[in-house]
Amino acid sequence: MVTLKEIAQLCNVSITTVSNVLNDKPKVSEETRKKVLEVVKETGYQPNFFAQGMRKQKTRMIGIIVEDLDIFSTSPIVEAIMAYCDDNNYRTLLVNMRLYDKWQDTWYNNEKDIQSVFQPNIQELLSIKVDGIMYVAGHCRYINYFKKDFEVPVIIVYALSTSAQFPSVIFDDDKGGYDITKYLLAKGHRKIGVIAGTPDNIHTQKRCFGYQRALFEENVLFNPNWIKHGDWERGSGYIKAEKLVKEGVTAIFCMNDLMAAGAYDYLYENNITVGKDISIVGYDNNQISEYLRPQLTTNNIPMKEIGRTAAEYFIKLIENEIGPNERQDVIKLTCDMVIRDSVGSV
Amino acid sequence: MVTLKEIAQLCNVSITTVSNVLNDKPKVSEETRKKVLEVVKETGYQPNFFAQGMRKQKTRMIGIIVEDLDIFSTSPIVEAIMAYCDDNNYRTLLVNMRLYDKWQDTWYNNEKDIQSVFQPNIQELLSIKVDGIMYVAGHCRYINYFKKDFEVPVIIVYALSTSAQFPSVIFDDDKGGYDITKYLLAKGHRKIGVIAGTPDNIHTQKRCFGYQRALFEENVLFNPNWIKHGDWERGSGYIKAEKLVKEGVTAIFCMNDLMAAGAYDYLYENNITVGKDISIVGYDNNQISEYLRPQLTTNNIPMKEIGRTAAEYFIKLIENEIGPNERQDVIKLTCDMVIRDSVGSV
DNA sequence: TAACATAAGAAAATCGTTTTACCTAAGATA
DNA sequence: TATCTTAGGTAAAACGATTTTCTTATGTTA
Repeated sequence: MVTLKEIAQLCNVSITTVSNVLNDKPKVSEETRKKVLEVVKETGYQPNFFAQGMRKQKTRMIGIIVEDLDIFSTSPIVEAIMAYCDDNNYRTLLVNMRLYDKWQDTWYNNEKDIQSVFQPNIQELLSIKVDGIMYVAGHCRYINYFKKDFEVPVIIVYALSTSAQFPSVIFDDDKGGYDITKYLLAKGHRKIGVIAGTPDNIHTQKRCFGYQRALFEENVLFNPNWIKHGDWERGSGYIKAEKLVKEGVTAIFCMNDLMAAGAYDYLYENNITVGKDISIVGYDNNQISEYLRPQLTTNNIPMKEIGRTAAEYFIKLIENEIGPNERQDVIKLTCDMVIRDSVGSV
Repeated sequence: MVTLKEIAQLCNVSITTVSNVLNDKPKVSEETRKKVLEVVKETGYQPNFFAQGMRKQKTRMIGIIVEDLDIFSTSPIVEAIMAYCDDNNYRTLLVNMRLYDKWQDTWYNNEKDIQSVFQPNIQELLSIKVDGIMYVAGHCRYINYFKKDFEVPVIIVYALSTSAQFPSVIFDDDKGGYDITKYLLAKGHRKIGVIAGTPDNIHTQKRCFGYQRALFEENVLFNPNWIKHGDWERGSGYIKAEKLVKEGVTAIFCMNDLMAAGAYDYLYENNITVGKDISIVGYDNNQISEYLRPQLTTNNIPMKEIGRTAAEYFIKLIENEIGPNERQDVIKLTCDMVIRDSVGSV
């Protein structure tokens, strides 16, 4: 690996001069500049990453912390962030906390355990002196553990920073629930059941709110018995679908595609045809939604866009290109419906 | 951030001594060692990453190069690699070459373009002085571009290094094709069609070989008309299934689950019941295989295990813990079948 | 002409580690 | 007693860049 020193020798100039050329400093004659650049190109010089990092404050590295890469939403977001950073000449350092404990098939719950996972991971990033940290939240539950005072900028992606301490990029759950319900109402449905997520979950709550808002707007009475809470997994979709069918609903709004698949399972077993006898809508636009039969009408969460938007805003933040009046604490993206074949008219 | 110097001052010893303590060097009295460690703990000292990197040859960083994270097989492998590295106190630096060009919806084909993507990405990793490079190949096509002389160890994951220049971790395609065919034969099928992958693909070829080997073993005549080549996508499964049905086969071995889903599409449209009128087997154990109806019998590629095995072997390699007779150029993992509901007996 | 300003560049300090070479006192050996 | 070891430690060099300070020749102004 060729160093500044060697280039300086080849050009008969000092190390300082070479450095000045490479950093576009003024005190160099045109002639010298040309010669140095030529030698630099010839030798294929690459600045030593560590030496540079030691001197400069900026490393052009962005740390990405994720709770678990196996969460459905995490990978596409991370990919989009990485792609944008790459295009803008930033390196990324991905730290996977793996909060999902495979051996116990459960998420970390114990407060102390969680802290013990958070601390070292964050410390590590800071010791590498990243220029900023992007926290991709999957589970809202953990976000509150992320509240240290950092000497670098921080952004929360996919979930709202409850303390409003950090800027966030999220999507509009309320509109999602509203759109789906309006759509079903427009198709003539009046008895619309919901297979919701876990009750304390913020997504669940906001989507429920959108659901009720739509009903209210159309003067359709809200029946609390038609909301059943699942656990986001396929199995709970099966169980809750059975209950809702017995309630006599004509359409079911499932708060993710996995539970919608569970609902399909129940309906198939009982010879109830989706899209004809009953209508189903999902949420997420998970890959599987295209493989269910009939293909599932759902609400697309624009993961890639969320990642890209977050990265774009964040890099501006790091580079101080955001004026005080452009500053946004929450950037909210909208989800649009993907109409497929699982909804019929009544 | 606290430095060695400050700790030295607090302890009334030299910087050297502190460094010696931290690096388990011998020339320190037990008393001094104790005092230093105490202060280190108190202050929460973390060695400066850059200063350390500059001095040591090893950075405890492993570079992972992937062709495209969007390839189905790539993410789980990368995750497993990262997890293992993490557990062994190595950091990973993921470089996504993004060879899949979204705007043109096509892969890079032009030789020059590919080179222009490979070069800078690899150069970057080397400038950070990673301790080694793991190349996670998705597309066998690109592997040949990866043949530079590196000053660090290299391993190829998921595909065979054709030049045999680097060690590889792969899985047994031949056995996969063989097992599936044997299974179908055991179920009484004699007319077994194949929806293969692209003809020049190494996976296609090896699986075909396994298929023929099984037929031969059971004295079943091989009919070349029953092998149709698809392009690994859903649509081609649809098209080829039609042809095979017209050939009168009773079972179809699809070389990935996506094409199997395409076959399902055709069969469903034509009221042919999968698992009864015709049997289908896939390959990959893609998530979607559990959501097709009936659930797809397929062959599981152990992505996580591939990643883990590769990382384990590679770290040993880096740390020179592999004796000359333990050295393996190819580590081949086996795939096992996942029996679900898409195969019936004749 | 003397004092000063400026352009172009060089020397040296610096970042925080690790490593090499050197030092000193105490005990061992010839 | 003179020399050699050794344990325990220190000072200084090195890694490769950036940054600050210093130098010199030339041109400008009073």
